[in-house]
Amino acid sequence: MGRSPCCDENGLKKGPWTQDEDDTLIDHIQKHGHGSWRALPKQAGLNRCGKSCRLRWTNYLRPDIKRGNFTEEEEETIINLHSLLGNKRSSIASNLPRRTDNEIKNYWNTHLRKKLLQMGIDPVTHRPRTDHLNVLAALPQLIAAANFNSLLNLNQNVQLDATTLAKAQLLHNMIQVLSTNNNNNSSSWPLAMQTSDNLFGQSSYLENQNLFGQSQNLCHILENSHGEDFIVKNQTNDHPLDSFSSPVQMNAQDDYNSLPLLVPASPGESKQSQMMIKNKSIVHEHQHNQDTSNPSSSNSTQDHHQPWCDTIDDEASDSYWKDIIE
DNA sequence: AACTGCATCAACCGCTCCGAA
DNA sequence: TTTCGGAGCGGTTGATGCAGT
Repeated sequence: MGRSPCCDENGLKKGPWTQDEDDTLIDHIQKHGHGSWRALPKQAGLNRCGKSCRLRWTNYLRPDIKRGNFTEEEEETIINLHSLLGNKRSSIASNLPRRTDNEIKNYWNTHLRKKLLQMGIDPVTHRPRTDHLNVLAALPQLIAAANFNSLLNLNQNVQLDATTLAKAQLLHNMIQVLSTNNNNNSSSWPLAMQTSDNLFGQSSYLENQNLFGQSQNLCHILENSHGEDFIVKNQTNDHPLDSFSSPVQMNAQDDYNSLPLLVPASPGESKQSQMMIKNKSIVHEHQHNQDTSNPSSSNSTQDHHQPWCDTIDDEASDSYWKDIIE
């Protein structure tokens, strides 16, 4: 278009706003509304460009803005919406009442992005990072997939297409290879894998991803039942799969391929749980009181389906599978 | 106390979108 | 259909404060 920026005009002030300027802007908008932002500075007697006034008002001075720390619920909402919408911060903000897109943008860049990286999650794709360290960091998913494969053998009523079965078989084979290579030597695992928060965060984060799970066909969810058993459930109705004559239960400590427990991704709660890897075993010590302080956390567990399920079933994830295979 | 590095966030920049003429 | 201006959006910058040495 070639239109010059509105702030190029000479003599207009830039930089931090003074209290007087704030008062002038608030007073003017309360009396007259903002109308045309370009015309506003002249009308209000401000030596600013209209754009600067608009940003100051929408990001800071608006009376309905909520300031201060983000709650855990808001964090989860931002992450989940970001996985759906990408960097559409304004769309995300519209789902977070009284928060501005600028605030969300800053919070994402300074907190959430780092948080995801520490969890081994790519903040852009919301997938486990596929560099050489984080392929192994995705092991909980692979391990879970191996479980999935064995589950298939347990129940004849589950019908799956050939592609899904092939993916499950591939994961199963990978688990065997990885298990052999690691050969009971936990010290050879990457540091990230030995960090409880990493494993914990990733599994629970991916679980949260499933709030908006794309799959409507493969309907499994593994639920933590009293911290020790897993029950296969139907993701679409949140009840145990009707096709199962009885819920399939597995004890986490019986099988080194068992899934890590599903727990919320909040940092505070992560400290209440400890996950350790010992000689190919994933042992999760779970404090039974962890959810009593946060009712929503248990709900979130029930409402989502499994990351491995998502990974296996996601028809759009072919490039991700290629990454794994390569 | 002085310095340095890092984290945070308000504000700016440049681009795109959209509606009016 | 094209042009133009207003508004909004995402990315980036820079001032500030804090923690560590």
